[in-house]
Amino acid sequence: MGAQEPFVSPGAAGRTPLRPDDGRLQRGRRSRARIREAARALFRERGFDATTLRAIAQRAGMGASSLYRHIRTKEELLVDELQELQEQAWHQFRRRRVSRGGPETASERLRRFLDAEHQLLARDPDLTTIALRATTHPEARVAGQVLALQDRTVGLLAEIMLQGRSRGELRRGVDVLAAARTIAHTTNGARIAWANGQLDGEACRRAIDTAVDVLFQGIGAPPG
Amino acid sequence: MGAQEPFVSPGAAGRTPLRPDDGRLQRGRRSRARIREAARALFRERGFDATTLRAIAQRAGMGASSLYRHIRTKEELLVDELQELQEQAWHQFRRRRVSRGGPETASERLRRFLDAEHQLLARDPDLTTIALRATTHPEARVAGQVLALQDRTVGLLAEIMLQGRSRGELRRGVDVLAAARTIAHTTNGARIAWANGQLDGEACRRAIDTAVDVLFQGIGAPPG
DNA sequence: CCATCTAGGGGAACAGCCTCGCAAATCGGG
DNA sequence: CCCGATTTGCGAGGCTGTTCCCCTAGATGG
Repeated sequence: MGAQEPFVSPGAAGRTPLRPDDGRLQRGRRSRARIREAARALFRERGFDATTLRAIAQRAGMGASSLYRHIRTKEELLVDELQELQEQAWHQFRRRRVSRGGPETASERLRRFLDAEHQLLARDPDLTTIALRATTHPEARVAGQVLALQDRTVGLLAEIMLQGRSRGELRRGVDVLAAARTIAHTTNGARIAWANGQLDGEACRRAIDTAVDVLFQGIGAPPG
Repeated sequence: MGAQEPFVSPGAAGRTPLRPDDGRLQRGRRSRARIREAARALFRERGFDATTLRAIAQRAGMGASSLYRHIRTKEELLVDELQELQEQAWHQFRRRRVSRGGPETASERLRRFLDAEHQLLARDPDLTTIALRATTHPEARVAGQVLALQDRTVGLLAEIMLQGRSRGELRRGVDVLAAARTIAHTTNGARIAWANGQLDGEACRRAIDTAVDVLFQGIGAPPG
């Protein structure tokens, strides 16, 4: 994991920079910041699809083609934001550890994380929408980035469940990874329905909740 | 349901045709057939994204802009194909009713349907990929078409489970709709992973299988 | 202070999907 | 067999994300 170019200057989108970015290349860094800022604002104002690269470039004070010194793809701009939000969700989740009373059950922790995630992602449908769209362009570079993000979410969910399993809250021998994936996929699905206006924000949250419920209880009749 | 313009001539992409297509407009029908055929062949040869509208038009023997008398969107062409395949899967599933021995359990029927679906969809990643991509364009008309298709799948899954529930194979009071949605979303997710090369076809099938297993058994420890 | 090197900016242009307005083909009815 | 209406086809063109290649500013090393 984590082998995703830590700080090796995103500039010159294609070639490997000969020198590492040791802090002397300030102009580029400022440009990158302006681009991100402009993109973020415009996405929020008009939405992703209605925002043209030329508009972003203009607000960032440069020509459209110059953007490509700093980004690889339009989608990358939004995925970066998504990534930040995800980290925020994780951070927020880990910080609020034992808020009150006794230790949480795995199911409670799961819910708490999913709620945090929902709250952040429900700000803008584009965040889900465009990310998923990226995964439908398998040859594109962003696809990998988004999938890595999802994998990380799956990992966290699995971790939560593993803890629960070792405490005997979960059925023995349960395939936690499969369960984690199921949860992740279901949240994606619910959010797509939400983005398409089939669900409002609250209904989406509830759908996710219900899905976790169903998954915990199982749908099969008890063996007895 | 079913209010999706049954046969009202898809022509003139914008306006409602004054007369229904009563079988007298043969030229258009032939053109439509040629377009579909050309598109299908080219998608199979080069893949969806590598197939240009101009190429389709050329093979269909017309100019690119003329396509738009018959289709609304490039994606629509592929979604049409997907729709046919889905109907095929449903048909095939219903036909092979009681193949052998005693009555199938709900879980067996579920698996049988999912296998049939997988076999058809595993022919071409584009079928899943592009359909899902369409749902990330909420303002586009195809999005609705794809979502309707998914809803129908969910309906079928729910129906299967309802039967099982009334026979006591399922836990009482289970939310079959939520369970059906979970299954549908999970299959989508697995196929995306497959399309991105994270899973091969067989692993994808197994992932779906496992997910159904986990959902049936539940991950929570039995109350006892 | 100079030669050099490169990150970063810019304009032009490309291919993609799709829209527009107009001309031709085709239709049903008289 | 001809007329008015409707469908179908076409070329031009718009807007998009993205690439290409050239040019400059400013840092680097001597």
